[in-house]
Amino acid sequence: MRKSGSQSPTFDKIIEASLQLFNQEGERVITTNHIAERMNISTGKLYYHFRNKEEIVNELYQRYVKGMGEQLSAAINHCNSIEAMVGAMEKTLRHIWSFRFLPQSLPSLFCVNPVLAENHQQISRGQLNNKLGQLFARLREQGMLQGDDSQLQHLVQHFQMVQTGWVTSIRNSASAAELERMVEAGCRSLMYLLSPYVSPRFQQPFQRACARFA
Amino acid sequence: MRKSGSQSPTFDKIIEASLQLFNQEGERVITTNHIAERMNISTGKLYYHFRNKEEIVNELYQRYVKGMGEQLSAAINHCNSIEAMVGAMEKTLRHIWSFRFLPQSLPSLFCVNPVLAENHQQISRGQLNNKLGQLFARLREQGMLQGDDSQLQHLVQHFQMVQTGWVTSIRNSASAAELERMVEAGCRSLMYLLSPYVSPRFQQPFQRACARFA
Amino acid sequence: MRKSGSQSPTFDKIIEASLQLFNQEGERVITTNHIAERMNISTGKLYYHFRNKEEIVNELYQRYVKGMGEQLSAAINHCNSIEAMVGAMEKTLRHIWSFRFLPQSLPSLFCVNPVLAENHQQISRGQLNNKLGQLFARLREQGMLQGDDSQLQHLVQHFQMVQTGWVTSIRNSASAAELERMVEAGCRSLMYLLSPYVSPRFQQPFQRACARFA
Amino acid sequence: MRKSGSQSPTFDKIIEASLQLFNQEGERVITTNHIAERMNISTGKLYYHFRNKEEIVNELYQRYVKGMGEQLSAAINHCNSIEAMVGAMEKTLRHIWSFRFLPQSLPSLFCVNPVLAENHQQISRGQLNNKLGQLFARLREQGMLQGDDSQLQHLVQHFQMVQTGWVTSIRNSASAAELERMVEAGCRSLMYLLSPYVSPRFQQPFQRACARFA
DNA sequence: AATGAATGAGCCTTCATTCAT
DNA sequence: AATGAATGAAGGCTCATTCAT
Repeated sequence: MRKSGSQSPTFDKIIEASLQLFNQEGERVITTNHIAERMNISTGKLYYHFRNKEEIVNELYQRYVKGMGEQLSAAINHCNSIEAMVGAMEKTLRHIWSFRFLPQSLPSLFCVNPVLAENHQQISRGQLNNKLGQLFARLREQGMLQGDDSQLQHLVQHFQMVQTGWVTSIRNSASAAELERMVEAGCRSLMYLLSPYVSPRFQQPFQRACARFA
Repeated sequence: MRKSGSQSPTFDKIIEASLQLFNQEGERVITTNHIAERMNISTGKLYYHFRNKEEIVNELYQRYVKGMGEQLSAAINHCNSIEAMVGAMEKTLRHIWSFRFLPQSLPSLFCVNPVLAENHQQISRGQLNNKLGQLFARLREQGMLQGDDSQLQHLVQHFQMVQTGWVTSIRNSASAAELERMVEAGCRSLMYLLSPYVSPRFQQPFQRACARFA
Repeated sequence: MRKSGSQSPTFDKIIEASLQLFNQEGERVITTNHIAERMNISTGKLYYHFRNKEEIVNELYQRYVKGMGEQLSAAINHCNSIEAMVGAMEKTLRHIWSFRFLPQSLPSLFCVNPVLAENHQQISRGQLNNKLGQLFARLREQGMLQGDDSQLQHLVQHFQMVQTGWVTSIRNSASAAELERMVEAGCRSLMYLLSPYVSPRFQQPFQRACARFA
Repeated sequence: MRKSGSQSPTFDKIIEASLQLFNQEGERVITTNHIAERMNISTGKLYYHFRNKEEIVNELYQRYVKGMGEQLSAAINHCNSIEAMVGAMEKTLRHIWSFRFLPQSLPSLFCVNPVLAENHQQISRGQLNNKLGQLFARLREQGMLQGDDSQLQHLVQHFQMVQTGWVTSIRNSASAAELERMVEAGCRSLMYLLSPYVSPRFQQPFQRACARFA
């Protein structure tokens, strides 16, 4: 996979327009022509910057993973309070939302885009998984979470699955207000998932944080 | 949506061939031509039995939901032991696996097949959700599970999301042996999810059941 | 071309249903399946009675021509008064209307149905033309019409073209009331066409007959 | 309806090839594939310039109407002599001939192409009708024609119907020589139609013009 | 006579991609 | 860098017609 990153202003604009359209209408129904049309550029220009549609998707995938990684890293470094955790969670959900076409399309893309399948197996299931594992480990070190290794390992998986399940359950056409409510609901859902593993002495602040979303 | 059910042997054979191909290759890349070719029938024959590909997918969706509903109903009626529960879980995972293209394709199908989107919102998110809720409520009545209403409600959601996440994470080309391992892993994962809500006096048999999958 | 005529009740029912559908929706968009469906019979049954769609159209054409011929013959035999003429005209228009798909579809059918093309050239342009010519000749004998041979010959052509033009200009979905108005308008139009050739001494009754449609 | 007019050389070539094929073989049997094949271009190219066959037909209709309108306008401006009138008539017939598939296919197209139905009702039955009415009115002003308003109105209708009837009666495969004879016959036919309304003092030049076609 | 499932050629159309300019 | 016309494989689907029963 090519290294992610903006190569030129046009490159970025294509990526952004694609993301918008993919999120709105679904990657499956958006053609390269749609993207070019929406941007008022020629198809030729689009194909000058990307060899094909796959490459656009792959680049978006890279950006998605990079963003997730950054947020997890930040969370790892600032996981000293329940509030910080909740804040991180919310940010993560928003990030997923801003790439919502991906969780929706990835499984169906794998049969068409083997590069992506390969990447997902290694990167996401590797890198992101790891980081989330580290985060939970750190939280255990700090006494916020408890549980044995295999419990936390499963928690990592479940956490990711619930994130994905969350974004998949929202209508693409949700309004800003609806989104806010959904983000709150998503945070609540994730907190319920963590709740059994929150240490007794952190239960109070945790419940208080939960209340914020009630 | 038309009522599900076999209308004729050919109808059923088309459904079965489609399911097989969808599961193997991904619904997105399988065309009606592929299905007809694989079955050695004319496209006309296929279109005599189904107005279009959508109708095939919809019929498969109906069958999927019907099967899930039946299994949940059965589980509700025989939820007297941990073993029974685990058995039900395993059956459910196998059923999902046998329709694995659906959890993978549903999100991307919604932007193309509005009937399906509508149905999913009502049927799955309604009927199946309800049944799973009933099952957990019953388990609580019997003292196997504990937790307040909202905890169990979230457990329902998480349970479904983990099921979906599980099937999505398996390679379509998994061998029979691999599948067996994956089913075990899936059961284990779901048990970890339930574990915090298992009543203390059922923890022992629960852990024993877990051990079966270790 | 096969001799026209009812061969069996089913034969007739197919013809009638076809006529109805052709008139309503246009022969071009009505398939043999439509006809069978509308009649609640199998396609097989339809094809037992007619070798193909062409044969249905041809049979309808035969009936159309036969009806026109009969009406012209009747007119020839009762052309003693202006009123009789006008009545005949009206009947003719109604008959054309009841086969209105034909004037609309004939030209486009010729490139697909050579039998029809051949027949039309000979039958219509022959038989009907002749009869209308006879009628006008008879009217001239009786002193109602005047004009030389070539004038009357052209009148024959124009008369037919105006009939065709008339039916083509009406919406297929015209209501019964609209139809009545259109028939009146059609009669008026044809009378205007004849008017210059009506003998002076018949002008008064002719104008009176015209007034009926004013 | 899109404004008529050449958008590009290819656009025009497609239109011309389509017109030729439609006229030769009948619009009903000519598919977009035929057109592309005949032109030795890819179907994609054709669909790059026209969204579908309908659009090609509509464009041809626009050109047909535009041409008719121009010829009628010219006739209105130069209707000072019988000869000019006859010349205009002949030009009109040739124009209709060059779009002969249209009068043949329009009625059967209406049930398939609602845009065309709508347009025909308004444009042809409106615009062209009007112009022809103006022409006859002008001829009456100049003393060449006589007749009351409703007579001339009907004359307009009949004139158009006879034009249509004329072109419909010619074999598509007519040779150049045959065409010449048919054009003459058509002019003669139209003159017979007008003849009763030609003022007495113009009868002589009118008959002389007629003789040209005898 | 009738059924209705089956055929298959072929239509319309899309769309990722290329390429001359 | 960019244009936008062009390609062509392939997809979805129709429909007149056949045929085993």
